[in-house]
Amino acid sequence: MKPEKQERIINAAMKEFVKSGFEKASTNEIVKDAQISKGSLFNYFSNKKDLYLFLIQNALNIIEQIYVEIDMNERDIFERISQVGFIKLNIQKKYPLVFDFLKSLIEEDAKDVKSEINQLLANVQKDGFKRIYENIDWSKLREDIEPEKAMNILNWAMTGFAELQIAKIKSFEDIGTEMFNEWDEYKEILKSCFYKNGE
Amino acid sequence: MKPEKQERIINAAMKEFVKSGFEKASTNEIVKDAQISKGSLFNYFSNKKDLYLFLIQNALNIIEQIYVEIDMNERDIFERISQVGFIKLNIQKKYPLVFDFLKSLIEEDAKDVKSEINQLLANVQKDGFKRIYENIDWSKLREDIEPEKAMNILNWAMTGFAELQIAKIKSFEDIGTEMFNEWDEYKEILKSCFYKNGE
DNA sequence: ATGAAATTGACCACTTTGGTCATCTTTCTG
DNA sequence: CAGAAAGATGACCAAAGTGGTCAATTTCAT
Repeated sequence: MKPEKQERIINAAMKEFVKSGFEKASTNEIVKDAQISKGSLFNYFSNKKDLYLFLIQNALNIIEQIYVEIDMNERDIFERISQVGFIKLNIQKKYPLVFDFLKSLIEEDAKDVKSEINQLLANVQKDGFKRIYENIDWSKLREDIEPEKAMNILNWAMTGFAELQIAKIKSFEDIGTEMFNEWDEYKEILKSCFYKNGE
Repeated sequence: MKPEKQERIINAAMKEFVKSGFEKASTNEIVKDAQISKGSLFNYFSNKKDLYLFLIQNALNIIEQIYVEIDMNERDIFERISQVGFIKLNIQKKYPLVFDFLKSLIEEDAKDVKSEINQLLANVQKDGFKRIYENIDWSKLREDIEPEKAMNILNWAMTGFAELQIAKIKSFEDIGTEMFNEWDEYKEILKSCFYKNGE
């Protein structure tokens, strides 16, 4: 199968599953959106559940990729965060809905797939945070701030910023440099907040 | 109609509309969840669209309530934020899904209701932020930080914190005081970051 | 030109849909 | 207490949509 076609199917299917959940997701909608025929879809996947489980596995693989791409030698937390943001952005370009799809799994409770989801998600690290922030040099941090709280605030800021950007553009073609510049400004503010004076 | 029953219907309907969107939302599910009969529902509302539009109006009224409850004389931004958080929490106790419901309207694109949504949302203030932060005393802020950026960071932190709490408890009965204490700690950190030294 | 592989969409039995309405229950009035 | 008015019910309906099949067609390497 052409990878471009596979991508179309994956994105169309994720879109529908995110929108409607497993049970209400319509295979008719998926094939329409992916521009393939019903028969084709059921050639590749023996049934809806099969497709769903494939998507989960696929999404997990994609996420795993984040961790291998992180440069664990970069010990500065702000640089690390920027790195992760950049990696995520690239993923979103190809699969705009992976993160939403994974999030939707948690709330999914269709009995047909509930147990399989739990099984697949059981292996995934509980706190992705912890892995992303491995080997960070916390000594630069002001001593009156708990690292965990700082981490949370930074995460919330990054997530909030990213959401704002996504809402703003809605098309990933023109990410441009302004976005990175703006993030840099936030970075500077937060650095001046959390780092000891002068670092 | 008993207000308690109305509340049940509103919450059941919002739940279903949030979960499934306008078109796929099932009136059967709504009546089941609200514990009323199909006939009753269609006595109160002439059809699904009617119910949906009522819910929107209702949600907008609820949100509007936030603004009248804010004490605009409180000029300290951290106190203001805590106030808003508290008001929102109380709203969520009664209508756990209003905010999700309103958020879902933006993405809704069923042709049956699209134009009405836009019409109803047109009147709502573009940036709720701006209104919530009216009359804030920005002079306490460190001068090297743009107030707008500070506002954003604070908002992201508050939202992130709130989400974390909601995920943690999933039941509003036991909000307890620990939550407020924990938020206070974040508040102190952020204060020490954004306010001039010693304020 | 040929055979194999890939693709199609009409078709199926079945479920669910939004909405109705004759009937039953509760409440109110005198 | 009778009787009327108002409220609540759920079986019922035509229509639409469901996941999945498969005989027929198209595509393509040889």
